[in-house]
Amino acid sequence: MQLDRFDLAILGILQQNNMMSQRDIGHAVNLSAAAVNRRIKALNTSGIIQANVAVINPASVNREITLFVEVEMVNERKEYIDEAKRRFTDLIAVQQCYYVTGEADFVLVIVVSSMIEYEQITRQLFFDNSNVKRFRTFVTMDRVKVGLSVSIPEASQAQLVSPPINRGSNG
Amino acid sequence: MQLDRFDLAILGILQQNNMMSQRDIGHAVNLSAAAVNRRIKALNTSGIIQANVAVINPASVNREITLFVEVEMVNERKEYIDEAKRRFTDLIAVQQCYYVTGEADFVLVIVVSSMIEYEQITRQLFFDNSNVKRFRTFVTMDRVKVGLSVSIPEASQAQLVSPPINRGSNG
DNA sequence: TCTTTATTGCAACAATATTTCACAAAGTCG
DNA sequence: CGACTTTGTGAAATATTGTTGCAATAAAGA
Repeated sequence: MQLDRFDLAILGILQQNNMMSQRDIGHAVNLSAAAVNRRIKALNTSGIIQANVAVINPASVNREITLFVEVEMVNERKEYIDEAKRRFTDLIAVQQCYYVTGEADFVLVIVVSSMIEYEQITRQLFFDNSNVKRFRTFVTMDRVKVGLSVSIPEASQAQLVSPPINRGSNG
Repeated sequence: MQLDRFDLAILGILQQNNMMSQRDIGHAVNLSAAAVNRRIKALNTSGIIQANVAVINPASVNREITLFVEVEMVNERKEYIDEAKRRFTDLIAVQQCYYVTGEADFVLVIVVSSMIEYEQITRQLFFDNSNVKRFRTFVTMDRVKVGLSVSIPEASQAQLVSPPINRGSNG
């Protein structure tokens, strides 16, 4: 699916607030609400929009501790890596998991309610896994910027001056 | 604001899919749509729900490269740290920024379209900043698990068997 | 027991999303 | 060059969803 500047502008809005009415979005990007509706539907079904979610304040559900963990594996053969991916992914406290190059093999973002809970997780994920060579933990003091937004190409300077072409009216 | 098991169940649904109709949510948690509506509104206004967003597939907008960067600072006095926070946050390519303890001071998640773009960012953020002592980059090969979901206490085992109490009707 | 407060479900209502339709632009084929 | 097809549009009609008022229920305190 090819995205034009209107799609990009719509994506830019939705990734900040997907509860804005389609009419308001249309007004913001110079399109009719119907056009916005069709485009959003296409963006959803094509998988360009992967999910629509509420972002919850972790503190409000007693998940105040965010940790970063770099994990280095012993054996980097595919089956071992896949096994590790599965293990990490399955744990609900693992909010994000990335397989990376460099001095570590995995980077994890873990969200827990207490260091006791984290200690149990380290045992389960790392100490009881003979393929984990080493791990390094960073404890977050400030979640300075958190989100999943990506920069939208040209979305900032897009003018969106003219509705694409016709005016489809007979009056 | 005190959250009961219904609020938690609703949060658990919304952080996976905030486009589900309030009727369906009500059906899932054993409440009326009106009750769900009131609770969601309260969750939004109280800030427990921090945002409602669409998650965009980065590849679809040509942002295929995700990087982790650990940054170590020279001077850790508050004003310098705050200045760094501002710098990092302001850059749109910096998707996430955490101030951490441990062998680094900051952990960044950066999303870009090319390594050339990243090279420019390193210059801007690190080389041209005399307070940056060192930084280490990890290039992501696989975004194994990505999201902002937090585990909701007891949401998994909550039964939600009985609608709270009344049936508020006069027949 | 009686009162107060909070919360519910239902039903009417308002707002929003979705579909339908006639038309315009651009491309394709003869 | 002209007829035809495809794609996409705006406006209007329809369907769905969110929102609010109200009486009733339950819990807590006097």
